[in-house]
Amino acid sequence: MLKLKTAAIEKISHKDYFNIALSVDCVIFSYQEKALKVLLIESDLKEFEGMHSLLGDLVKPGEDLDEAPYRVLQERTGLKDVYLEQVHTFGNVERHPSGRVITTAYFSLVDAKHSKLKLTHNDVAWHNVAGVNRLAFDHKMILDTCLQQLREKVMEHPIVFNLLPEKFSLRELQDLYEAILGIELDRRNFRKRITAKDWLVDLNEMEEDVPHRPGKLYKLRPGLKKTGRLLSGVEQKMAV
Amino acid sequence: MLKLKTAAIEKISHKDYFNIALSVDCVIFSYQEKALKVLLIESDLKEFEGMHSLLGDLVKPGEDLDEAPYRVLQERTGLKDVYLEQVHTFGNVERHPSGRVITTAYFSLVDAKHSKLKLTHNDVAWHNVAGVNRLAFDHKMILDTCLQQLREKVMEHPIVFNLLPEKFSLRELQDLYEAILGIELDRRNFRKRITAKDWLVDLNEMEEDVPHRPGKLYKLRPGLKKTGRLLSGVEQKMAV
DNA sequence: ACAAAAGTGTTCACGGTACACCCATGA
DNA sequence: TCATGGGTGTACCGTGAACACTTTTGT
Repeated sequence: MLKLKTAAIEKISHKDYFNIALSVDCVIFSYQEKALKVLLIESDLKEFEGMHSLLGDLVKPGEDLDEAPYRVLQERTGLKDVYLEQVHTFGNVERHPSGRVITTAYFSLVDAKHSKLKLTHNDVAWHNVAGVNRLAFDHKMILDTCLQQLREKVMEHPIVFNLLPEKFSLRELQDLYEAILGIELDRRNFRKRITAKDWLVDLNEMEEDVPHRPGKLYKLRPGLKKTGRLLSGVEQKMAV
Repeated sequence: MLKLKTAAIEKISHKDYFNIALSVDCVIFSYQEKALKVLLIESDLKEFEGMHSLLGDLVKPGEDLDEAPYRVLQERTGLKDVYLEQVHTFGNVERHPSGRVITTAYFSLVDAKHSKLKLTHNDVAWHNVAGVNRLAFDHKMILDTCLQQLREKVMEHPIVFNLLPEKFSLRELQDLYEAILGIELDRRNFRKRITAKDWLVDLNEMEEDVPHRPGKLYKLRPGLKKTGRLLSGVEQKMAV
């Protein structure tokens, strides 16, 4: 027969066993000036002076892992109810010069222009994703991983609407897809694919103040917006 | 101008800030008796007496996160160079009764019959995945998440061959796919799809000792076997 | 001869791609 | 009237799904 430990006993034996810090890093995407942007902060570590890094923080003792990126988002941008998705956990021993820090990466999609986004520090700024070459820590790899995941997901799941205002034209939507995927799309085929998905509602309104023929405006069909608390694990994959 | 901290200073200020334990849990799949199996151990926690759990361990201070599941596999099964894939990190505050433990889940594919697998404890055993109802901790959710990821990946990437002996017939391969996906497949369509992928090499050998017409034997085309160290992040997604 | 599984081709529906013209608006 | 982008349809191709009969071997 096995000797069973109680959780309390195990807790004692584990205490001080090791001390690994756990953080979350957020790849916060937005869409501005026809380009995909990512929110970066100037690194405050001497080792990475002059470089930028993702927004992140240590996970607090009483905080669910999946809550931490919401807190980071709220603290840094003032935004609640953003779209967030866990991507990967990076845990090489030498990834952080301060010591052993393992980080779980999330990406987030926000509408930087039309939500009441408030950047809390002036060393936080938007950067073109395509122009980011080097980041502090392993953050370039994290960015690449998140971008890749975004690209894989974007045609099958209605998530990019988190990057747009409530009303948008098909042209704006197509420009956004092209910015994310980094390729050009055929307009007719794009419209067929999108309308076939039944994601959109025709608002019977037109663009205004455009220097050409105005396009029709659409919004995301109610009930498709995925925001608020993260689903974990299999639920996340099951959803739509 | 910003005041820059050195990493050494940051290390001090973070020390004792919190104490979260980090573990890995392995969903070790195998294929036996025409069924997908998972390796489970009897829980040694009183809270989960009589229940099973996944094989896992705490990540060691000097150990890369992605190394930990290899160590667990080796310690528990004697196997090296197994196929491993990081899936998701689970970090709800209350998921572990011993305290704050965040766990990164991996799945692994092993050939239980034909490799020199040595189970190190007799309370470790194979279970039919389809028959697993309840596990200790949140391990059922972890199992479900990993199974889902396996199912999504299996048609696009040549990974299931890690579950088979080197030589196999198309019928065995199809049975394996059916066990993983939980559905029946049309034989002609299956063969067309598989052969179209150029994953297989015809060995010009036949099955032996079968009580019916023997089928041809195949092996995985050299160079496609993905094993050994994990690629991280974007590299993992880029590969094939 | 029979049982059991191996092996093989065609048809159809669907989704993706390539491609060109007319229309509405503002300047 | 011109420039700019809005809006639309058709033909082709490749992939996946449905579907049945003949062949080979062991008993």
